[in-house]
Amino acid sequence: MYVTLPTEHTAAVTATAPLSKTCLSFPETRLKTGSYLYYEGDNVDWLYQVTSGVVRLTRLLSNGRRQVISFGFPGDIVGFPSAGDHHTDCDALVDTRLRPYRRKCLESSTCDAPLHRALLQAALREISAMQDHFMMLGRKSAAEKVASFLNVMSERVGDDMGVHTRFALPMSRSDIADFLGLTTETVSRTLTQLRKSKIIEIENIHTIVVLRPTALLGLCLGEGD
Amino acid sequence: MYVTLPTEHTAAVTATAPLSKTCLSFPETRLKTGSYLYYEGDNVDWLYQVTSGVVRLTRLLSNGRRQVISFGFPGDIVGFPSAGDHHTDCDALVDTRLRPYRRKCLESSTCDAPLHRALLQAALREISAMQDHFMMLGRKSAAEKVASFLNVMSERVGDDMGVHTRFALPMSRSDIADFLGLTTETVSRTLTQLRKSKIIEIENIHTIVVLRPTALLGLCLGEGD
DNA sequence: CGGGTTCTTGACTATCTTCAACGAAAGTGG
DNA sequence: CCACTTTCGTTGAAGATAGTCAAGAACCCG
Repeated sequence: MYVTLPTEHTAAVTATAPLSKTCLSFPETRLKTGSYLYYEGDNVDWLYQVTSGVVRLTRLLSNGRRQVISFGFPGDIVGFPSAGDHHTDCDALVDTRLRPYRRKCLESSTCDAPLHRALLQAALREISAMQDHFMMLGRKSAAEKVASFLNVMSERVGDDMGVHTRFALPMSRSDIADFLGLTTETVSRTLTQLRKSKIIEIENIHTIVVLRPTALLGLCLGEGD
Repeated sequence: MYVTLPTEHTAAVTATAPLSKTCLSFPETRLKTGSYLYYEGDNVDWLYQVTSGVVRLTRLLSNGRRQVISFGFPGDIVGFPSAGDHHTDCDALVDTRLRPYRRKCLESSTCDAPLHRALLQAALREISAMQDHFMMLGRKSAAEKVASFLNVMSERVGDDMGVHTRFALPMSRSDIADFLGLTTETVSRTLTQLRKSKIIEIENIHTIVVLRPTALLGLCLGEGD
C-alpha cells in the first residue's frame, strides 16, 4: 500500500481472489506477528499475495535511519525481485496469511500465462503507485502526509459506518513516521490536532474513526492554507 | 534515473544496446529539446529506451506543486504503463533519441520472448531503484540529497578525468529541486556550499566537476554530522 | 544588444526535529 | 495473577533545517 493521490478513484477495491486458477499450486503461508517473511538480500523464490493480515516492507540505512517502503494489506502483492534478490525486509505486523506464487511465474509465461500477466500487471501498478508516493514524500507537509495516509487507510481497510469510517492501525507511530518521512512526535502531534479539530476520533491508540471524511480529503490536497 | 544508495555498486553501467535483435522493428524516435514524448493520461502504445539525450518525467498536483519522478538517461527505459495509460508527462531536456518497443512486447512474450524478458527485468529494476529513492526523499537532509544526486550523475554520465569527474547538468535547478523534494534556493545554496568546500567545481551553471569524490560519497551517507 | 528567464544570495520565518519528561500500554517473570 | 520492567505514545520547550520573500547577478535567446 502506498499513499496515492485521492483524485484517482482507486476504483477496484483490491481483490484478494487468487490471481489464477490454472496452477493453484501451493497452500497459504502463515506468518505470526513479528516474524519475517524474507530479508534484504535473500534470494527470491516466491512472490506473495496477502490474503489476511498486514506485512511491513522496510529498508535500513547504515546510520540506523529506516524507511518503511510500504505496507502489504490484503490484496497486495509483495516480494518483487530485483536481479533475483529481495531489496527490503518483510515482516508481519499481525498474524498474516499469504498466497505464494512461484517467481518463475512472474518471469515467464510458460507455466501459467494468466498468472504471468496478472503478476506483471501488479508490478506495473506498483510502479505507478510508487510515483504517486514520491509526490507525497517530496512535496507534502506533515499534516497533508498524515491526512493522506489516513485517507488511504480509510479507503482500503475502513469499515463503512454511514458517514463515519472506522479502521485499525496495525502499525506503530514510528512505522507511520518512517513510512511518511516524519518523526513519531510529528505524527503524534498531527493526529492530536486532527482529533482536536473533530476530523477524526482516536478510539484507542490503534483504532481511528474518520468523523469528517470531506474535511480529511481537503487536508490531503493542502486546503488548510 | 533515480537516486539509489551508493553502497550497491550499480556495476553494470546501463547499456544502450538494443534489448533484442529478434524484432528490431522500428526506427529511432527523435525528440527536440522541450517537446513532449507523451502526457499523463495518454494511452501507452510504446515503451522507449533512451539512446542519447535526456528526458524528464513529471507529475503535477492541482495546486501547482510538481514532482520530477525521474530523468531518463541513455540506457533507461521510460513509459511503463499503468492500466494501459501513462502516469506522468515526459519531455526532452535536450535533443534526444529513443528506441521504441511495442507495449505488447512487455505484456506478452508471443512476439519476442527475449525482449519481453528484458522489459520485465527493466520494470523490476525500476521498482527496486524507486525503493531506494524513497529513502532519499524521506530520510535525507538537503545536503545529503544534493550530494547523492551529484554522485549518481557522476557515476552515470560523468567523464572520467583521473581523480576528477566532469558531467553536464542538462536540467534546471528547479528540476533538481522538484526531483529531490527541495526548493531551487536550497539546491543553489547547497551547490554553493559544496563549491566553497572544494568538493565540486561549478565550471558553468550546467557543468559540474567533482574534485573530491570520496568527500562527496561521505556526504551522501550523512557523515558531515 | 536588450529583455526575459534562471540562478544566486540575503534576511526572515515557519515547520519540523530534537531533547526531555511523563503517562499509558504491553510484555515478563515470579 | 500481579508487580515489575520496558516499550510506546503524548506533550512541551528549544533549536535547526529548509522554506519564503525579495533583490540583484548571470545567463540565454532572439
